[in-house]
Amino acid sequence: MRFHSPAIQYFHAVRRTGSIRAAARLLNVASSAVSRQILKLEQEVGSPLFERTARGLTLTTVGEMLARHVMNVLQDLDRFRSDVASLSGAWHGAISIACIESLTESVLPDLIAAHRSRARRVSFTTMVMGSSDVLEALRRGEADIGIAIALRHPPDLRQVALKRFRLGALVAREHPLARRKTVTLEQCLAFPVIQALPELSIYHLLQPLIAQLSETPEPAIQADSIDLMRELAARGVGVAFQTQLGIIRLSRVAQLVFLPLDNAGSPVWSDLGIYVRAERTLPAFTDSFLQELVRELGERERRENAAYPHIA
Amino acid sequence: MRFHSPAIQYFHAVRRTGSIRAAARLLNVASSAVSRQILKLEQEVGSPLFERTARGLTLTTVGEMLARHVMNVLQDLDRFRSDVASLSGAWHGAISIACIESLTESVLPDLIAAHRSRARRVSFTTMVMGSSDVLEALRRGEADIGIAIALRHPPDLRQVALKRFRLGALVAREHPLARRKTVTLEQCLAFPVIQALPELSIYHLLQPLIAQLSETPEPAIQADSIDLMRELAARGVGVAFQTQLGIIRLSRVAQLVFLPLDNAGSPVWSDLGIYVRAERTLPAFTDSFLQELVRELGERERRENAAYPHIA
DNA sequence: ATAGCCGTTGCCGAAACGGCAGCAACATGT
DNA sequence: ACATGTTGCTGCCGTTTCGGCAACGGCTAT
Repeated sequence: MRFHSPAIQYFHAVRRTGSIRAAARLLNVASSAVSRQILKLEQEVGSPLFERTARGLTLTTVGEMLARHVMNVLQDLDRFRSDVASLSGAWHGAISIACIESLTESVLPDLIAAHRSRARRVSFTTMVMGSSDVLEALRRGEADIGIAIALRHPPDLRQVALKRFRLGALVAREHPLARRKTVTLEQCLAFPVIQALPELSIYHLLQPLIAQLSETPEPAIQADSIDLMRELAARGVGVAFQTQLGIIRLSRVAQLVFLPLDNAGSPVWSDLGIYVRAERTLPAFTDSFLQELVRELGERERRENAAYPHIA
Repeated sequence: MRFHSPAIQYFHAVRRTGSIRAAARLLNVASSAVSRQILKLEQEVGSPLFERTARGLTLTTVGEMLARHVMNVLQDLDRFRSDVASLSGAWHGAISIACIESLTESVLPDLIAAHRSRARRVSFTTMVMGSSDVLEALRRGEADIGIAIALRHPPDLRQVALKRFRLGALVAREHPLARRKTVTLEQCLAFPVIQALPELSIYHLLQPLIAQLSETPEPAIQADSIDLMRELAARGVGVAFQTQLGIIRLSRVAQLVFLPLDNAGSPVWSDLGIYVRAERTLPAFTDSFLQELVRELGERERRENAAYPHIA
């Protein structure tokens, strides 16, 4: 099925690789063919699409506009293909998910496993990264579905759902704070804390609260891995701060206790957003999984927030 | 700018004209060229796209899927073109509007005139039709913006806004009812009425109410034109029923009085929806007009509903 | 300076495209 | 029943476009 002129596909490959020769290798054609198609495109648009630097090509403003159009075309072509395929009973495809680390512990593996058991012909690709990178991966078309801390999202992304989870402290069973129901930030800072580095969005959630305090804490440990922080907390090294997501299940297995943060009588929320490219219609099998994701995350939001009493 | 393979454009022309030779005439090419491209497409998709009848071609299920994709591609290409053009300062384009007759009296001419005075390079095409035809014109890509009585809209259309206006009776100044503030349906039926034919959506709004009455009225006149009904009412022929839209201005000029309908103590609403193809990003100049349309209609909703007291 | 990678450009064979004329199938009008 | 017009389809052939090969100039890093 090669409906569209080679120029479209070549342009897309060049944009992704940032190089004509690399794109040619990717496409299994001669680099001259790619070069000519790009030149022809630029002539038809009437404006250069790339800036030729010494090392590779960079999109111009017009080039980015065309990139948007080309991505819309190719993604919609994918959808059309899957629509036709599903008509003859073949329900298969590939779903690519970009998400932050908090999801990898329980939400995503549970969901993917459940979905795979029903639809075995749907394959998954998951990419773990920071929140802003998640949005960027979506814009570049490298992921179909993105899950990230809800930042102010650009207009070319659509926020499918917004779920809020408690931010809390994670301590070992033997920790002096472990018997409390909730904790304030001040109470935590009396003990050694495992602080998140700015690469993690938890840092940006807690920083404004910490800034309000009179004294700045001396962090015992700074880390950039949710998983590592969790393991450190389990070993009693200090107090870690995390989203409540999936902690309940973990608390039973590991020696961990989750304590919702109490910020002047109200909880501290960590908003999780589910994102999708706005200018795109998802294939049926992708949309199906997306619905399950939204449902599951909503279910966890309800359940996990009910598990702890309101602070106020 | 002919990025896309001729097959796409030829297919689009054939779909619109329903004939290969007609499409060929439209495209200024030989019919054999068109026929071959369609055959090639069908071979690549692996399934026939059209059903060949004695007189022309009709889309198959797969054909309709491809038609959707092709429309997405071509409409997005338009958007890209206008984006590039606006980059070099040229803010121009064409907007096609499908709407029901109620809008032609004041809303649409006012808005178009105002918009043209600001952006002279934007041209308009308006098509007046029934509500369900408005939605159909949007789906077929024959209109950019649709305004219709808010029916249950198909998922491939997006309801940008929903505004409600009073349904009421329209009578001449000398009519016995003219001095009332509101009227019930029964009160109207004591006089000759100008009834809407099923082609008009007013029919479908009033029919369930009329059906509840004990006696069925004998219509003096049945018509399928809003304008004609209005003119008849002005001449004292009978009572017409219309949406309140734009009547206020008209009442001053013509010899007309608008009386909101009172249905067991509550108003009778006529919901007006503004629609757009869901799988489409509008060009900037189209979106700009759309925003003005939504704003203006919201303004009228507020103003005209405030002009008459609540019945309840 | 040398080597390596970059994008571009002639040259040429191959593939795709479009126009012309003619075909059979069907609908319409006399 | 017959003639006529229209439909989509198909060989044939000239034109256009595309892609592969090799070479060129520009640039960077060693």
